[in-house]
Amino acid sequence: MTRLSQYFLPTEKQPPADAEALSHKLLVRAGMIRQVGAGLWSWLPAGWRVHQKAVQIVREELDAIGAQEMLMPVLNPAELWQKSGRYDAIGGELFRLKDRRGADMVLAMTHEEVVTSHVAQVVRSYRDLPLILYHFQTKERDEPRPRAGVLRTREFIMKDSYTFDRDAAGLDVGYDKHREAYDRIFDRCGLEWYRVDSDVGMMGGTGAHEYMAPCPAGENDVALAPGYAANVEVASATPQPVELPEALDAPEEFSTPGATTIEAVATLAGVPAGALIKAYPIIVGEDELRLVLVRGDHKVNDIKLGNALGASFRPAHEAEFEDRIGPAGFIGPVGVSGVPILLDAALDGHSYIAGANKADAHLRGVDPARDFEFTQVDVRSVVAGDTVDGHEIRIEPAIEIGNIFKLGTRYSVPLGATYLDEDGQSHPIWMGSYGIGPARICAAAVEQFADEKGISWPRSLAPFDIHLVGLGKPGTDEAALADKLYDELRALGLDVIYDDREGGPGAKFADAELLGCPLRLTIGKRTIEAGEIEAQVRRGRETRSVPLEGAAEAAHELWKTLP
RNA sequence: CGGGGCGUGGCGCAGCCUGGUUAGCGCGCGUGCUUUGGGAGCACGAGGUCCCCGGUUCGAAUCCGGGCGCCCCGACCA
Repeated sequence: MTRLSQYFLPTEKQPPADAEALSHKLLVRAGMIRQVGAGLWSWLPAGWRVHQKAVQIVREELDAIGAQEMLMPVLNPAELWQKSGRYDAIGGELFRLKDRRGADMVLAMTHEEVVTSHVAQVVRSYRDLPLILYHFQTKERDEPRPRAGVLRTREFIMKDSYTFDRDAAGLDVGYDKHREAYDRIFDRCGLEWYRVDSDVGMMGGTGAHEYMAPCPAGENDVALAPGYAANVEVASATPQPVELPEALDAPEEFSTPGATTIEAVATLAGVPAGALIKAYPIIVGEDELRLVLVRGDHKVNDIKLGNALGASFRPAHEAEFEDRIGPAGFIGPVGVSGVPILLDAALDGHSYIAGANKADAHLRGVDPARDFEFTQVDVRSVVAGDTVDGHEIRIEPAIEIGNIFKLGTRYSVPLGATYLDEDGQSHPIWMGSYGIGPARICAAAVEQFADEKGISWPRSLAPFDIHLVGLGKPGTDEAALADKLYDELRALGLDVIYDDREGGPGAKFADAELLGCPLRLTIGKRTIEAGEIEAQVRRGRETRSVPLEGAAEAAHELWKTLP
């Protein structure tokens, strides 16, 4: 049933008052999604068609690398999650509940536990490997802050796949297969996308990439340069040079009353912020004090720092460092003993200004190589204008639409997924996990291609191939022609939404452009008079005409050429 | 979890500060007539627990207290 007179497509002229993101506004206005609660959305018929198109593309490309589709439940016994350790490791994001008998249950936010438990039971031998399993299943996550319509929700469908291999080399093969499949998937979806290096996070894997679709509503920042793409969480780049004062034979104290900020000291000393050393005291683990140093114009990147430390940390309170280092606002590395120092690699000069570890004083002429002991690290956040291989990077917001992750034996060991090798030796299975959010693909497509009139779907995702607008009243020649064309287009295998409603042309054109199907055909009086049909290509809104004779075939051919 | 904002027919809003006829406006919806290639016109009409509970008051959408819901910024994001 794809006659608009009967189709459940509640379009709106005005976006919901509380919508901010473009995809949120347009998907609601176009009648594709409706909100049920915070982070909870229904997909209406047209929206669900788009979602299903994305799902099918993902399915085809995973099947093509030999992955096997299955289905695992959302409701899980807590025991599985206790075994993997995540029941305690994850905070409020995991929905926990009890069944009628009082047994602890969880709503799965992903399916490593379940799939690994199956593999643990079934796989005995190296002959059973490698193996790729996947499903499309609802994920439940009690997000602290759902936002932007369908971009970040508490319940959503995810494609998650899992590779099982005998060793790290095997994992690399399964990982590369996914990388290639993902590249094809996002190309087929018609999106602009990047594959970026990403943080392995608390899951502690051995490698990860994210697939990012750049757009203003994105929650992540991506650093991009020719041949380089990385999440800013992990990006590294060559810093912009900074002009340093002349080197001195030894650090020299000078008075800086009340100057506790980088800006104040830089102004006072008449040097750029980059000529200062910013000192950031942290507590690693329980109570181990360390001092992290970055250039004055740089910021410490907590994720990079966490990775460099290989441990969790927190900023130190003043009471924890003032005795061992100095008063807040005036701390620096010179003369500090018993506190390990981490020096960011961007501090490669020989004459910086640093705190003197006493109130109202700083030192100039500080040379890290000469004046204190340190371990060199890369823990700063890159900024636009830094370079990679001589190319300036830019930083763009992007939506994460997929990720691929080398898990290693993080789940196979606690859940007992092992195999016997040729010599009868038991080994843990090496795993990878790979996610894609079809809803985010839909939202990203809206964000990237919408114009002032509405959505412009890529052909591969559009809810319908052709939007047929009938302007004639029932009983007219135009109406009969539109009916006939509708049948002919469908006979060619095209998905057609047919606007057979009563009503003016303006409203119909507006709805067609809002809904965003790639090709619009209009049948009215003019059509018969002119002997040709108006065809509007949604992307760019360029109008063409198709001869009435053989119109369905001609429209089909035109459609095939569209983005 | 911190900060800010909002809650009034399906959608978007006004009214609230300064309590008082029947709670208004635009869009949408129904019926009829006219209109039909860019969100039509006229007429008539339907549709509301003013988020909930309690309080103040002769009288509460409006004032007070509590609660709930939703949005935005930040923190968080296996």
